[in-house]
Amino acid sequence: MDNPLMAKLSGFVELDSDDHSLLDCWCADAVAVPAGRHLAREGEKPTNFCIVLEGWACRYKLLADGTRQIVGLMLPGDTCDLHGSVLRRADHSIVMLTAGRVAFVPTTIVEQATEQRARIMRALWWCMLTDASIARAWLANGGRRQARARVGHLLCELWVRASEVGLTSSGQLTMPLSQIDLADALALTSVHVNRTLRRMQEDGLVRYDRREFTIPDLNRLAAEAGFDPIYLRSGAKRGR
Amino acid sequence: MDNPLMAKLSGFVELDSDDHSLLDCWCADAVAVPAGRHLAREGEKPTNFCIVLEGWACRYKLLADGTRQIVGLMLPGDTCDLHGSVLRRADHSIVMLTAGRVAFVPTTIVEQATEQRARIMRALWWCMLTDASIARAWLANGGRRQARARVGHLLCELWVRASEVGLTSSGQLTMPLSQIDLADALALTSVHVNRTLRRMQEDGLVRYDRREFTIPDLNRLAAEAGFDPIYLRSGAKRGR
DNA sequence: CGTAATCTTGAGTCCAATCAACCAATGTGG
DNA sequence: CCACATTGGTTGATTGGACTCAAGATTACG
Repeated sequence: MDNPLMAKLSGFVELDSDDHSLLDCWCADAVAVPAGRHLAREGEKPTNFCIVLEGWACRYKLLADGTRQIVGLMLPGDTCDLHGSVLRRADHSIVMLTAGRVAFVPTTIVEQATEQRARIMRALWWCMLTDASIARAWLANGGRRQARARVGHLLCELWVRASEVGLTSSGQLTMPLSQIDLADALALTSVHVNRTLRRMQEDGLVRYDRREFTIPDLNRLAAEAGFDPIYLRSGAKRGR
Repeated sequence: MDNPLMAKLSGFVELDSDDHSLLDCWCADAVAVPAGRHLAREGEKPTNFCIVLEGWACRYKLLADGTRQIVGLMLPGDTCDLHGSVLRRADHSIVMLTAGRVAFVPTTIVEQATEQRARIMRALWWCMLTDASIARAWLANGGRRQARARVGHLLCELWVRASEVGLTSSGQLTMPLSQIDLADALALTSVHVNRTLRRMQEDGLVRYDRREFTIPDLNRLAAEAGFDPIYLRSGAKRGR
């Protein structure tokens, strides 16, 4: 399993060698991108289907007062959905949070595949459903929980998602998000994120030094944050 | 255009008579359902694809402390996405907010169609993307705006969506949501929704009596609430 | 017509925002 | 290599918007 997209899709459908080579082909021309590079911009018609192979990116919306609301996070193996193939203009922007590698596949190419390759279409469909699930989970998380639980919930989610693509080495997760980014995702201020994280560390719920995060007891954090990984749908195939 | 689902899908793709008859067939056995009837329950495997033909429904999650967070609203013509066909368990529940009529189509039937009918698959794909867009818009709305703008934003969205399916007669919208429902969708308390609505009425932004809403000047409300209907993607077909 | 649900209004409280420093780490150019 | 700028992290004091609690008015409904 040489790339995280295949790993992700294989978790859901059984891909044959043809499927593999198609995905290989899509990812063949991946290019290095720096942090801050936009993969899509609100209001523009997207022409590429983007596959994040290395690095983290986020979807965000700019509000009238200039504040940024992050509405989704993309880890290696994640794709930006197929808005481009059916929609005129993106309703949000996507930007790299770290440097990384991204494959840009013309939407026309992807469209062809979805018409001929049922399995791949199915797998991409599943990716979109998962994205939508995550958005709903964020709605519930942001809505009625307070800061401590919100922060905990997001950390649990990122921990699980990062683990699935092999980003947690020896129980550690290098967190590419600054506290400002976390704040924009959680709809809190960075000041409050800072205080909250600090207290959670004092209580032994998390540990962090620089950007190295550890969750000593995922179950305890999950319990306190009301986190249930069902919405991530990991390993749907195996679950059948 | 005899049913709101066809109206909705026709706004995006050109359906031929075969497509029409298939959708007709799906909706043929629609049944009347009372307010409070669940169409899906969190944790259960959904076996039906539901089409709301009359009435309003909502997707919601119950949080640990018993509070309800509404994560989506469904109007006539809206469908619950195809979670059932690919997922084990629903991550949220769906319940009727009013009495209405709903078609329950076994997911196996829908799956067949998506493999053979490219247009219908494409249209349903588009529905899912729109749902996801709305979820993201709600995230941005809930995140950093205050109550007045949040309420205004939701009212704008509902106004536009209701108009599209012909639910605003003579500039009025019969709002099936109680202030409690609105509060659960906006992540506010019903007390605060009440106060906010009252002040917006005093300022002439909205008018309501019982459940009859009027928006005297949609542009003004939209401007104050930072509402941009781009995320609703209405009339994508015509926009090409 | 009576009971329950919803709406309305008021008073007091609290969580998170704001405002304002200061520190640490990183990076840049002379 | 070091002044300097920039970004991110940390902490304190104050403010404010939304929640909570509570009670009464109105509406919906069997």
